[in-house]
Amino acid sequence: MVSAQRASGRPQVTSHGAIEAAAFELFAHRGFEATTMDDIAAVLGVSRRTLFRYYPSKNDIPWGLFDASLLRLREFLWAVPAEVPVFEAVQRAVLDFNRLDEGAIAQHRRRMALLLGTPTLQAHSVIRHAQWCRVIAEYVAARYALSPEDMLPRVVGRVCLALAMSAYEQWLEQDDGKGVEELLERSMAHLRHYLVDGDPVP
Amino acid sequence: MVSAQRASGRPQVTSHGAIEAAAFELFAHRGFEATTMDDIAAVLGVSRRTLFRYYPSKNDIPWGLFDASLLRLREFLWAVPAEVPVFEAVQRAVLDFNRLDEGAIAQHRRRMALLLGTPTLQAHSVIRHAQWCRVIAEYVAARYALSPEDMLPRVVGRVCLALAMSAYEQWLEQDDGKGVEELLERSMAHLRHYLVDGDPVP
DNA sequence: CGATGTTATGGCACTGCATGCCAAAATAGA
DNA sequence: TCTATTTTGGCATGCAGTGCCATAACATCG
Repeated sequence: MVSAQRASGRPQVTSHGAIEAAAFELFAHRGFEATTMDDIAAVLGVSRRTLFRYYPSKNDIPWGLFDASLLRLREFLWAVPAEVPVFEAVQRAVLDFNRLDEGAIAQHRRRMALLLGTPTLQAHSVIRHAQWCRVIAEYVAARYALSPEDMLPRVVGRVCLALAMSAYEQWLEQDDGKGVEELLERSMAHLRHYLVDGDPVP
Repeated sequence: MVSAQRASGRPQVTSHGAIEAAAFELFAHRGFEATTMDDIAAVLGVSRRTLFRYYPSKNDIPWGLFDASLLRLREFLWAVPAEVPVFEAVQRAVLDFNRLDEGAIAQHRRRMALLLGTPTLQAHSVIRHAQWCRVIAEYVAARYALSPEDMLPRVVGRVCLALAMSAYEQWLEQDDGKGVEELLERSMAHLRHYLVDGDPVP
């Protein structure tokens, strides 16, 4: 799909980037559900059929570069030195995964608001979340010499996801300048206090 | 929809129970995706249109009595005496929610296998899971004098869900007689050790 | 320059889920 | 029997997604 070197044959008439831009424009204007694939195709001057060759479904459009991010998460984890405790490694990786360039914040906020605020997209995100959890679980399993199908790695993956989702939720709802990273640490602190001290942290 | 006392008017030609039974039969035979609403309607001798009056979508059929279970969860939580620590209350409620009658185990296993093993249903379950989390979050919020929109209650709800899902996953994959409750406690133990001791429990 | 192979596109047909609308059927009660 | 009430069935429609195939637009080779 992404041709690094010039192949022969008919050149592509559009790109993932162009589609994403056009789609987000329409989503912001009419909402996700009310925007049809025909609408997006019309804006781009492309056939509906072609759109489905770039994105397997309408739900996949807002996710953009998620696959690449997953790869980065995996590489980050496996590059952590073995001296670092597992918990530390995972914590750092999750924070790194959600680190944002200053200029990318606004766009990322729009994207996440769409993903978290649209029922259809919430549902579809299960697949992506499962992939994300699996990356964590595989690393944890390796470090503890367990199988990725064992319970502990899966629990860790799912709990990390739970914390990350809670952090993003707060990030989208508040307007003060708290960053995702800070909120992530906050969510972890909440969980710790809940499990250990039995009393909430302020 | 569920008429307690005989109303006038045309009587209903089918029931949620009959639909569920027919649907599960077909799902088990051909799989969920390959079974169309037309198929189910044909088996019942009912029009497809009518099916959509009993269940808002095909995805909702496997969930059955979930709404009632949610009510039970809420009632259980709010009936816990205030002397019981929040953590204890939540733990007990989650365990109670997943307690099964001996005779219902086989059917529940089929149901959960379908829900957890079908991509479409996994996606759709986000809505139900969110409702479930919210019940927990509202209780935790009340006990701590917080808003259900605050971070701590939401984190607790989501983490409980993460543990419950992990327990069910294991429950479905293994064939020895471990019950869901035992697996739930196991998942919690894993999390505790991961967060506190830094080493996995055997 | 023209023939050839390669690749992406566009159009069409089709399945399936879901929804709105309305006439007709089946009941209870007057 | 007539009426009010409630459910049903059928029809039309919209939209996502998929398979199929002819065709357009390129690169390259002869």
